[in-house]
Amino acid sequence: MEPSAYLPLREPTLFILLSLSADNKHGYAILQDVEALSDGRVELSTSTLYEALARLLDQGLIARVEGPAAADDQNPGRPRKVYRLTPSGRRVLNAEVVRLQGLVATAQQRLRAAGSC
Amino acid sequence: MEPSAYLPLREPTLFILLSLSADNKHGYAILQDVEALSDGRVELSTSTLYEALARLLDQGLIARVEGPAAADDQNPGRPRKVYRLTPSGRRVLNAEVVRLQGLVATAQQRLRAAGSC
DNA sequence: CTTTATAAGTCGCTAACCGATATATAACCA
DNA sequence: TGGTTATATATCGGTTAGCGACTTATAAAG
Repeated sequence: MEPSAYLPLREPTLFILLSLSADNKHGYAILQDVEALSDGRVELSTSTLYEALARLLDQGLIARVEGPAAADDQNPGRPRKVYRLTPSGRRVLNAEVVRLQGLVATAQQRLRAAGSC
Repeated sequence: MEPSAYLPLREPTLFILLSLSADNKHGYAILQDVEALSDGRVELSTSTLYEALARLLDQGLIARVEGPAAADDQNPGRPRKVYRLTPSGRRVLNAEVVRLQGLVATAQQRLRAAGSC
């Protein structure tokens, strides 16, 4: 599995993986976490979210966590589906962060060069 | 003009603006510069390049530099079209780099949090 | 018993990218 | 002379990911 084949990630996808990197979550929780994580800047539409989850599952970057979400499944709404980041998913996420770091470094060099003459 | 309305930029678009931030260039020169700038990682297809240039022109983020490219227009190929970054384009580029910096910072925090427990 | 919050899913559209292909021009060289 | 290569711009068809709008389902609150 070559992480670079999955890059670059678009912003919503990056935030979804990043959200799952801390704890396993169900879709709606990801939605809220991403909004908080991005300081309110990124508000995923539910279509973006659920389509991305299906795609990431298909790619093996995330996986379903089976089982009836503890015993306390007395929450409103449809039954939750909990996801986790797979090792592949974590590698892709790390690779993307490394890519972004390089990008920022390159950009800053260029912008400095442009400003200094 | 609200720079954030143009964000996030996709990777090819970011590199095109970044390439023009240093010097004015024609399309083909951008193509080669982006490849060098990205250490060979990003090879724009000509369709991506010229469609992006048309779009960026339309958005006012770049502009044509008129005039027959100095007197020495004895280069092969069709006549060159030289572009420059507009002030708006530079603001958008700067905003994008700031966005990316924030993204990297957020991601590193999250990844540290995930690793430490 | 209607509204609100939670939760998942679907549809049609669009923007941006990409591979393939076309066209034009000058230089090189056999 | 005429074929190849490098330079240079342009267009077409297809794909992907995101997004707005909408739908369905469930429990609690009022």
